[in-house]
Amino acid sequence: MNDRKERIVQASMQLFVERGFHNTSTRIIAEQAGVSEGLIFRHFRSKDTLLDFLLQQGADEMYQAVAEVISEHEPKIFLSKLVDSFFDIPSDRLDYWRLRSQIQSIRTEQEPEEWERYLRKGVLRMFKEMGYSKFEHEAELLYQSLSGIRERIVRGQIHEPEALRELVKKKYRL
Amino acid sequence: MNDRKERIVQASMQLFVERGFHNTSTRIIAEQAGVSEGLIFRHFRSKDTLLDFLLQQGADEMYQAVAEVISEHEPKIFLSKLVDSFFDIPSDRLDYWRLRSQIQSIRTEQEPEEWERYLRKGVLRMFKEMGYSKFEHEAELLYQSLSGIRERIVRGQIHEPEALRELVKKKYRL
DNA sequence: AAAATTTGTAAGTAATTACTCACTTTTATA
DNA sequence: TATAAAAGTGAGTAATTACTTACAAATTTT
Repeated sequence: MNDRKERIVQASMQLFVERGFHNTSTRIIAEQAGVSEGLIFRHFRSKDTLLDFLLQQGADEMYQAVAEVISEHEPKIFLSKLVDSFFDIPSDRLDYWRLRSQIQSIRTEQEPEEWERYLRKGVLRMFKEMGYSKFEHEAELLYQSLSGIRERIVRGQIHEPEALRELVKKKYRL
Repeated sequence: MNDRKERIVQASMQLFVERGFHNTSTRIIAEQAGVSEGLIFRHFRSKDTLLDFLLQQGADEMYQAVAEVISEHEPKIFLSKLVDSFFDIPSDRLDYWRLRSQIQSIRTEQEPEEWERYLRKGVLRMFKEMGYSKFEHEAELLYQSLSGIRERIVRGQIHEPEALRELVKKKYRL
């Protein structure tokens, strides 16, 4: 990606997360990125388009990460990798989760992305293979708990994530 | 509370939740409430003050609700009530949680409110009383999982909350 | 019922907003 | 190297922003 376009992307991501999307003006983005305000609109048709780009970029990375987990077919190992994937958040993906959380708290309507449906299907299959009676609900509970916990981790609301991770793994004998 | 002030409070709550705080102008709040824009600033010094009022109002209600749970001293019953309190969200408190979630996804620094510290202490005590070895982590895991799940419930991201509630209770033999 | 206080309005304000446009500079292509 | 395309700028724009102010109506207090 173009050098200046990349700077716009990085600056806007940081500012959207820190101050909120609607509280971040294109003027301040340009300032932070060290480019002219007009350039933002050369690269992205609108501020909304820029937001969509950031979200899409993160979703693409998640698709990759999910593929990694999904490739595992042994249920216990799959679930262990799954749990880890919720607790080990690459630092360069932190902002994506923060942005996503922020956007979802307003645009509540939107349906799950492809990587998410993909991952959930995998979890479901593993619980079924492991012979859980209510495997659908078990899968749902684990997935939703982990998702919720991840949101709280990226917000810095959980002080000892490691202890939680170990406990979760222990509960499922992973 | 004054009739017109109450209308401002209701209108702003609805709009902040639907469109986001920073994307809601005082003009549109006044319109929705059917009052003049100036009146908002007679009752609340600023838009931020209005937001704080909404959050404080919800926190006050939560303090009441938590007192109800805390009053129970039998661990199993306490925890059962606790779980229920996360799943049974009074419809008039839904918007509070939505607003809180939205604000927390931006202002990540803020420390937990009194009712929250209060409730967490209670959960901790119960796990200790029940003789869990790692009671601190057990308490943390349950509390954080439930908090995360509640956030997802109010956003409409969980389709069968009842099934999850039952499963959680079953896992802790409640 | 007079005075004082509170509640309400309408029309402002200066600042900020997302975005455009005419133009120059840089890069890629023929 | 000439030409076309892409990247970049800075000064606009009209619309919107949170908030103020001068004044009127309603309510409370004396």
